[in-house]
Amino acid sequence: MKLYNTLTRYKEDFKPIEEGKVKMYACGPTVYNYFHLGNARPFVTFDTLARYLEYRGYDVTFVQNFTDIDDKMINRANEEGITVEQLADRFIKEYYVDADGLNIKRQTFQPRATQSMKAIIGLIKAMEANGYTYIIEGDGVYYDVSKKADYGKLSHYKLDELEAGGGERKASYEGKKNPGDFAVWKFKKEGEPSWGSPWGEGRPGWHIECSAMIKQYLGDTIDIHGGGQDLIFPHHENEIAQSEAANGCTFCNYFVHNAFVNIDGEKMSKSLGNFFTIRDIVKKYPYNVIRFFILLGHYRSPINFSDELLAAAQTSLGRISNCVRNANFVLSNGNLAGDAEADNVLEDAIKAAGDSFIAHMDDDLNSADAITDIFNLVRQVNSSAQEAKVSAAMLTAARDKILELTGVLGILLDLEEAIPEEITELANKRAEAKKAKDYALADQIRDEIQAKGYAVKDVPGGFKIEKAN
RNA sequence: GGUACCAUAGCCAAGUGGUAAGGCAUGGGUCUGCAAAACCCUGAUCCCCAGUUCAAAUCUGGGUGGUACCUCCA
Repeated sequence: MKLYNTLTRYKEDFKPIEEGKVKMYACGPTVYNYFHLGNARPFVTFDTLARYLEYRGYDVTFVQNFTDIDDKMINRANEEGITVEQLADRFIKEYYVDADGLNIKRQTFQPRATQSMKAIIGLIKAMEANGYTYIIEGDGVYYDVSKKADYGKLSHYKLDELEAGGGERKASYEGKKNPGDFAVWKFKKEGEPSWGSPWGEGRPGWHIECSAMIKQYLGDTIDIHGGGQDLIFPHHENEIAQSEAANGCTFCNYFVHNAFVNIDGEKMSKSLGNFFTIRDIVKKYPYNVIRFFILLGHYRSPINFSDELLAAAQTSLGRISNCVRNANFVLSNGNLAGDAEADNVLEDAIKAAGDSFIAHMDDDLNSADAITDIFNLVRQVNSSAQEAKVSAAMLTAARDKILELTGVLGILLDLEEAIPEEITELANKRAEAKKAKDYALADQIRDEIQAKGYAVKDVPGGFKIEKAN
């Protein structure tokens, strides 16, 4: 598989450190609020990457953290008059509601920063022992970026350029040796939660938790590190700096970054206030549509968000669900011929879709093209099911292939649900009315069924009932 | 000021040297009492200019337009 590596800015063949095994980490949410569509994109992207690697036979250890201590957490907790811990507990619970809805698999480990203090302190100690840190009295323990020769290798920023540029930027240089230096440990301020450390009471800096949790759960060198493009600098750059300073070896081989979700061509972000939480969107569009929508574009291309685009995605996804439902209906009702030639055509389509799906996903996780492969199979399945010349076994295999491939992408389909007896009876009455050519009555009953939230549709040999959306 | 990315049909979106996937929408058709679904048909000289090449949406140079990062941000 090829992955675009931010470190080198090339698509590279993915080679894990240990054959057959993948160690990957993705930056998780800061749990002070519901997460929005922009936040959801990396969750879905890296969940899909993990699912795909597993599909290809890798044994994947995947860590995604919860950031449960930082300025935003403290401020929000104060506003609400609760502790930071209570706030975190609440929004971790809420995270799971949306994450489960989006069919994001639970990662192997989901550590919380506040529960990783030993690892954090251990990492700072190691950096200190190696001479990378210094203390600013009354402020915190800082990392000295000038001590690391290759600082900037991820973002490809040069230290002197960082200093020179920025326009509006007002960096606080006070006490720092270099403008790019950053706190790894912040000394306690009044009213803030704190933990004991060799340097005094305080709390971890922003970047240190990821470095520490990675070391604790995955080791000194990992295969893949993921996150949004805005984390390239400074967050991931500083993670590299810290971990390599402490561990003395390469931190991570492949950095993978997703592009943003835009609204009217502008980045969706909390500071611009143009964001939509998943919780809000799901009132109108189901979770599986949201996930499908995210995967409809390549992860390194920006995607635009709008109501119309979600609506189109919903119709589009419905096409796949319809196909599987149709296949199921035909399998349970139809008498399929089992014509060898028809089977061959469908078999070819199954194979082509499967092979092409893998080729596309192997090419830097091109889910957009992979979905196209599913649609191409869908068309053939619809045709085959309609003609009813294929064998039940082949149609079943085709249907299962669709389920398999959508499953790799974590896309859940809307399949049969139990139909209440009352509805079935009404549908039977309508069928009788139709037989008696009393179409007025038939249509009236259909409306009645519609009003109860179901749709009855005539198909060759009878009718079928579906839940209306 | 520095650093990246992007510009493909009405809309969304792949393709990144050999004369343009897929989805949504539109129009026509098949099927149907009607409808739904499905199937078939329908649509792009790939932002502009110049260059390289037998061959460019795809490479190079120059424009124009847009976005992001350099500060909390996925």
